[in-house]
Amino acid sequence: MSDPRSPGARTAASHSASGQSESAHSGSAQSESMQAAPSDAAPDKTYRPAEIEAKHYARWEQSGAFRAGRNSGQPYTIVIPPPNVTGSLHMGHALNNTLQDILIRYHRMKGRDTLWQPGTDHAGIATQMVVERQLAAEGIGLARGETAGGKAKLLSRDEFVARVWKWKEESGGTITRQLRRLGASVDWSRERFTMDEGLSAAVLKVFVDLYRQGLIYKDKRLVNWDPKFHTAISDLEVEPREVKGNLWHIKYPIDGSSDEFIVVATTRPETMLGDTAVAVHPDDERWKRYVGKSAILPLVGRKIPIVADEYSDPEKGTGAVKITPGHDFNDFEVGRRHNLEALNIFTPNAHLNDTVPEPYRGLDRFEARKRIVADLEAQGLLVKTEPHVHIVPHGDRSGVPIEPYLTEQWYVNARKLAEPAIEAVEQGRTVFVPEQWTKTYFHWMRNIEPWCVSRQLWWGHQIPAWYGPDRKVFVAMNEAEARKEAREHYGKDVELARDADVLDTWFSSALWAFSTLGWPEQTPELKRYYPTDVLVTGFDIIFFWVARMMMMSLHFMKDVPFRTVYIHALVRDAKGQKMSKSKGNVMDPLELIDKFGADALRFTLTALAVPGRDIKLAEGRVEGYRNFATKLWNAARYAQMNACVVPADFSLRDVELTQKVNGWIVGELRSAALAFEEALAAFRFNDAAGVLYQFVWGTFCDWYLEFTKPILQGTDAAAKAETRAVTAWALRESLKLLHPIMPFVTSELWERQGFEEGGREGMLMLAEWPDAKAWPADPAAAAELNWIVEVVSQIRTLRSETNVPHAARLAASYKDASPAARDRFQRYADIIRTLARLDSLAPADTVAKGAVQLVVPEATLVLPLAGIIDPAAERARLQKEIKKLEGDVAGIDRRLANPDFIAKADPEVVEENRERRADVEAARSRLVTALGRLEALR
RNA sequence: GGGCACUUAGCUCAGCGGUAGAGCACCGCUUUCACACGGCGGGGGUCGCAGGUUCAAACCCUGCAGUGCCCACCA
Repeated sequence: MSDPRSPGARTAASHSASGQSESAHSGSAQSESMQAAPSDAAPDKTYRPAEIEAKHYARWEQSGAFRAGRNSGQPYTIVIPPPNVTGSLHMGHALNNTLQDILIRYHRMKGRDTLWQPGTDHAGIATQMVVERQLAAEGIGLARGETAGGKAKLLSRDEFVARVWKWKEESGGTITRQLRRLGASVDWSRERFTMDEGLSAAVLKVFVDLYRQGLIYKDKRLVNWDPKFHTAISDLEVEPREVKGNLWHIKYPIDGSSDEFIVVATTRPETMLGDTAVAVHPDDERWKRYVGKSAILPLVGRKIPIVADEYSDPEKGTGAVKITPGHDFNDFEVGRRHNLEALNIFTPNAHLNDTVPEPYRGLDRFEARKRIVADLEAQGLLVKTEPHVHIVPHGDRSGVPIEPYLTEQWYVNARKLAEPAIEAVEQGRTVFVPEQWTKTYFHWMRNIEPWCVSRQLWWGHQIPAWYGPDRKVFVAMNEAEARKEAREHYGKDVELARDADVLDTWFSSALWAFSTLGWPEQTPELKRYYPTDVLVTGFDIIFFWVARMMMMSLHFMKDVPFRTVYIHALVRDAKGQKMSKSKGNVMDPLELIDKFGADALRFTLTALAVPGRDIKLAEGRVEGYRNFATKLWNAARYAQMNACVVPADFSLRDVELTQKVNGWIVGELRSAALAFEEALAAFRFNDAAGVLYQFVWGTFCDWYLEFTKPILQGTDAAAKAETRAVTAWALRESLKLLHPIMPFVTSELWERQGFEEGGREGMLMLAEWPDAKAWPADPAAAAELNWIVEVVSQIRTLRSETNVPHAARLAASYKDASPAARDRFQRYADIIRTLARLDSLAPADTVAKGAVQLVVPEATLVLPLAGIIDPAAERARLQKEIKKLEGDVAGIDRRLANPDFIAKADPEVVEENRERRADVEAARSRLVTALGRLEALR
């Protein structure tokens, strides 16, 4: 459910749960003592999101930082997929809005003038359905058509609409409150609603213009009729469902013969009352002889023709098919070809009407089915009943089988509007990401059918059409205009009756990209922010919304509504099942926010947002990313406890970093920042999150902060000062990079670290995005530190594998070291000793008895483990290691021995293999030496 | 019936032509002064199956099997 109004979106969080959590939340934020604690005291070890999130959101919003037009930068615009005004936040919203917020926050920090346009949708059927249900519980019905029956009180149209508005005012704020909880930095000052005054005006103008251009017209044909809501629905609102039914074989007596029958097979015997023909295939030998004759319709006695039509499939059923043009789309076409009458045998709620024989009148279509089958059987006309599984179209909202129903409705000529919309994507003016959706879009657009836009409902935009006494239609912006036209037409004033129907909800959302910017007025905002940059939405509404926005926008704005459409996946449960209330597997984003914090939920959804693949969400993942927030929190504590600050005059350009560890972390952060930006540019949100996770935890915390410990505890004042500055700097820049994904914790730490008071930076959300390309990369530092990481890791592995007690501090030495390695051992002695828990580290030429030799790149380490380790275990370790390297060498040798490889492979690849072979062989040979030494000591 | 995805470690998934990766789970060790929501180390995979292309395939092509989704006229 990527969008609120998607067909399967009725799985939302409950109102009460979120309501409770919000009050609990604001309460705790007020009472927390932490807020009052002096900022220089060591903060709590654990990050507690609930205590700070509300505070930050209020601050952001009050500061005006969300507003568009704050600066004169290049505009960057996203329109929110408007959620149902009375809905509440579900996981699809959480994903959808997190991704949009990341893009917006990132571009805002990059200096773009960002507009994230918020708003809500009136959600016609869905909302009317909810309110009708509420009313029904009070014994109140609506004074329209057949719904009236049996209700104590009936509301007029005006009363009902007023009631919906009242409900909208009461519960319309839920979803916007919840978007705040998530951290969405939308421009609330521009919030719109699809039924507010401006947008309603846009809807009217679009309808009138399209009508005048001949692109909206009225037509009488079969529609998908929803007998529960008594309204037409569009093809898209029809949901095929597999149903176990029967195939009934029925004998229709041949007219003029006492013992001949034509046998038809049907899944819907009740519609036979509306049959006006039987069709057989022209080549079907079984029935050919009856073509041109008539059958007597059982139970009715009507004479109906037997016609030849290729629609009839000899393979299916009996090969003879009953034709009911009034209640079947195919039969309608057959009827048209053979000039058959389309009999309407149903009332709007699918009860049999007065065109059928007396005994069946008033029966519901399912009762009628039973009754008719029974009557046929009694008359000996039922040949057999076969169980039959088939697909039956259902209303996606009502859940009842839809009825093909002959009515007059308003249609949009979608085929015409689709032409420029197809062309725009063909030309790449709008691009789908992932690209695979382009195909889906084309397929649908190229086979598009007329869009039925009228709905027999009360909640929505009433169609601006008025009828004169002779049913002549006047389409106009308002009643006065319609009267004027009518007067001109009739030459006098006449009574006009307004069309009672409203428009499909998606009609107004199709205009969203420009109507929210003020269209049809030529506002400065429309000029500045249209077309929008990106639309972020779920694949389930490509047809409902994306395609229709393309059509309407291109028609009225002569330009695409958005340059990129990023299509994200569905959020499923941990087992990959669609979340649904009936399955009870719905995860409530608000509950997860309460439990782990909005940042943790946001990071989780981002890290799982692989393009083109559904998200399987398990609570454990959220917990894991909550832990990540805590890790960051503690890294900041470390910086604070070690008095790390960025000096006012600190600049990477002017300062020569004397400590390689500092040069290294700058280079690592540089790579991470660049990789992050690259990932985001390609909408690879998962990669963007992964890069930062790996940097912060795997590089900055696991290694860099550990490297700083010996320096900060040492005596070299200059080294200490530089390291403090770089630590604070790296933390500061990391907070900027993380902010789009985790706005709350980064903002809190930003303040706690005093980056805000630094004066130059101000609020983190408005801080300048780092220009990582300008930071120095230091390949020499990278090579050195990578070597240190390798050496330390190897010592740790050896200690662990040979069960050296954790507390044991070893006096290590090194031999066979290259000049570079010797230099590094000396310069990094402190760091290696601290991280590998060594007592000392010195050069040595000899190896003491029982010492273990550890082969590292460019050197051999000697560790005095006599008496600590088991020689047999050590031998096994060496042998295992040697065997692995031998395997590696053999593999590379095989490749290098292949003349084709040398001749055809990229020379760089060949060289890489040669180098690797040399390295592996050197290591292997030193291991063999070490093993020999061990054997010699036995 | 047509189309689109997916199938890689116990689980969830990255990788999409040049030494098989992550997170979680699991197993050791570890409660030393950023963090036990932690630290250190480890085990674990013939990358669905069968062919083909290539010096080289988890990655490209073909076929098959399984799973999911979308579209399609309810005999």
